[in-house]
Amino acid sequence: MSRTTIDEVAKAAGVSKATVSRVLSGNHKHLRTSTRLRVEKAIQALNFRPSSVARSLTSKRTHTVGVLVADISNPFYPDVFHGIEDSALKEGYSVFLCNTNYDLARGKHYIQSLIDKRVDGVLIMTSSFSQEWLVELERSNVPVILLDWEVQTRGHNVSTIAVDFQRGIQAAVEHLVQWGHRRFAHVGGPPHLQTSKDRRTAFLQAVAAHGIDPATVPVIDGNLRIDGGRQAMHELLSLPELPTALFAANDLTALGILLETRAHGIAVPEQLSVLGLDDIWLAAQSDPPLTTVALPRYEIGQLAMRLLFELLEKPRADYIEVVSTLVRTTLVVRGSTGPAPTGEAPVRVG
Amino acid sequence: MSRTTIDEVAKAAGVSKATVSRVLSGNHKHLRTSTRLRVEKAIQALNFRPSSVARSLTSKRTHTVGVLVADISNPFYPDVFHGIEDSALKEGYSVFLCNTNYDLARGKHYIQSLIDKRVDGVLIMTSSFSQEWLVELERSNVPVILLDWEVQTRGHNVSTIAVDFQRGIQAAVEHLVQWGHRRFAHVGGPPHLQTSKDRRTAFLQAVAAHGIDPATVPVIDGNLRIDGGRQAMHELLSLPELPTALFAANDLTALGILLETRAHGIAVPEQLSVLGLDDIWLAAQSDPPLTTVALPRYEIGQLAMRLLFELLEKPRADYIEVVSTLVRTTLVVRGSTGPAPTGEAPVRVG
DNA sequence: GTGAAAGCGCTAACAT
DNA sequence: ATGTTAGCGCTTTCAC
Repeated sequence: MSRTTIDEVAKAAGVSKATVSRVLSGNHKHLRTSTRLRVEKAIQALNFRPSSVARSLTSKRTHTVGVLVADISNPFYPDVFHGIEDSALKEGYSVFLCNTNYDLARGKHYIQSLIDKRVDGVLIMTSSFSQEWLVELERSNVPVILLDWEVQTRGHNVSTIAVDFQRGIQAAVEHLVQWGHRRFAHVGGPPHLQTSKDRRTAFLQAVAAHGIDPATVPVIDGNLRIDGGRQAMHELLSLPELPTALFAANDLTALGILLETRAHGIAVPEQLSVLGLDDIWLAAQSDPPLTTVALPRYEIGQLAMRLLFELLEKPRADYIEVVSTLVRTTLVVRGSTGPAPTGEAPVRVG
Repeated sequence: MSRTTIDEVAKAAGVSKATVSRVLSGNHKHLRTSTRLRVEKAIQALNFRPSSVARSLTSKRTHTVGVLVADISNPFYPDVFHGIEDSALKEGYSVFLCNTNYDLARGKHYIQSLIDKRVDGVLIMTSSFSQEWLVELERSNVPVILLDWEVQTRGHNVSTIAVDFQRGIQAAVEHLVQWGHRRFAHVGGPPHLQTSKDRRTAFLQAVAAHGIDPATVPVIDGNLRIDGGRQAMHELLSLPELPTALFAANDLTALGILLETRAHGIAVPEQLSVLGLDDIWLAAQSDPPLTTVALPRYEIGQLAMRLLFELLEKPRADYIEVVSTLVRTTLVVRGSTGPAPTGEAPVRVG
């Protein structure tokens, strides 16, 4: 039982398949209404749906894109994906989701597979990737949008979305300084990730702008997960002097910190202000709710897809078109930040 | 600059495209090694990759499946997706991810699109769906695996994966009873969802098995989200008598309950035992860590994909093959459950 | 062992 | 306003 084809419809409607094709593609200009209706009725009757596969073979468009993410379980990505998907849906596109699981070889494999499938474009949103991927895509002439927080990008002519961490982090530091904080610390992500460096640098610069020597600011490495935050807070406790405000590289880290402060009887924000970054949904649900630098994830996804469409619209030239955008971050004030404790460093209980 | 085709390879290797096709599909049986090598070299040299689109047109297989989920932001789905993806990858399949956002029309649209794209199969994992979807898929002869916790299934001949909530929930209740609990309550999901009913029924039956009249067990409706849990706990507090153990329909609800107990100074598990269901990663990270009935999400995904492949292997007949499986749930004991408080009902503070 | 030719289900000139 | 004819890039008989 094979699917009904355009030929059968043509036969049923007593026209040629060219005519059927015309009504399919809405080429109503030169079509007698009566025949159009007749064809449409036949289509209905036979429950005919044109094969995208056959269409793609001639049109050279699959209306399909591939999205590579590091790990969809990471709360960052689902929101990005929603943005991508909603933009894609509007243009009638479908999206292949590919988890690299932080595995470059797996990513390479997916890239190949996507190229073979003749996707119209690829979105790379993995936190790290290999140049090889870009090379493959480039020589297959597949447009790419890259979520740019890796240093490798430079030197390659790919379209990118970059995140302006500075803006939001500056606002956050200002907020803390206004509360009287002068002793800060930072819990970063894995130090080899560019995004970790970006966030740390933005923070230290912002702090420096308020006359605080960045060299005096303790920086502890986390892993962008809750347990990393706990661990970091633990280490922080052995410092001779506790800071009054803590900036974590992401919300999960901040949440871990929160958990650990509670275990040690440190009151947030009375004794310690804690600041996250991301604004995942969980941030609003913690106790206390987390003050954080919001990263517009949905918008990032949406934008990435839009940029891709921009690329797709332009007549595919032999040279690579490049488009780029910067995405803003903003401060969301909740309950985990407050006035700096007066007098002594926070008391340690427990 | 169009992609290189099988013809060019044939020309370069000085053979016919039939021969190239043979080496592509590993038809080495009747091929002289020397020619095979020659062709392979040409393939390398031209960086030739056969078009999946063209292949699909003849082979009638796209090596592609569609997965419909309600909302990939729901922590339940990413794990399922990983399972699906890993199984799919092993067989060289790619997967379209489609969020219905709990919108039946959107789901319908995706189904149509997937059919048009000639996917080899569809996995439906939305918490609710419409019969229409199944009808469309059936008449297009597209195999479906359904994550079955909706009543609509019955009467339709679809392959399903069902979840055996009973087993895990029974174990959980037993665990609580052994700790002396006799006064239970349940915070369910939206009452119209079959899965909500299943969980509630399983719980009440398990409780009844220990000689407790289910009619005396308070049941409050939640929404499977944290805020629903908070709200439910709030309502619970106005009851004349507080239970000593609470079973929530899922972990997020339980986490919300935990948050609210803290706000009201109720100690968990000393005054109240709280039990969740799902075992999302967050469950291990809460304070206290959540005791929960684990739902093997990764395995569900893996299994779903495997079942689909089973269907795909069978010669596509005119009648619909049906395969089905039951997935087990298990109890994971952590810190949110403990001995029932002795004497009076828990004291309310704050 | 390898080639020629037909066909998969469409679209897009080019005719009429 | 509609039909005819080539492809699109492969796979697959069927010959030789």
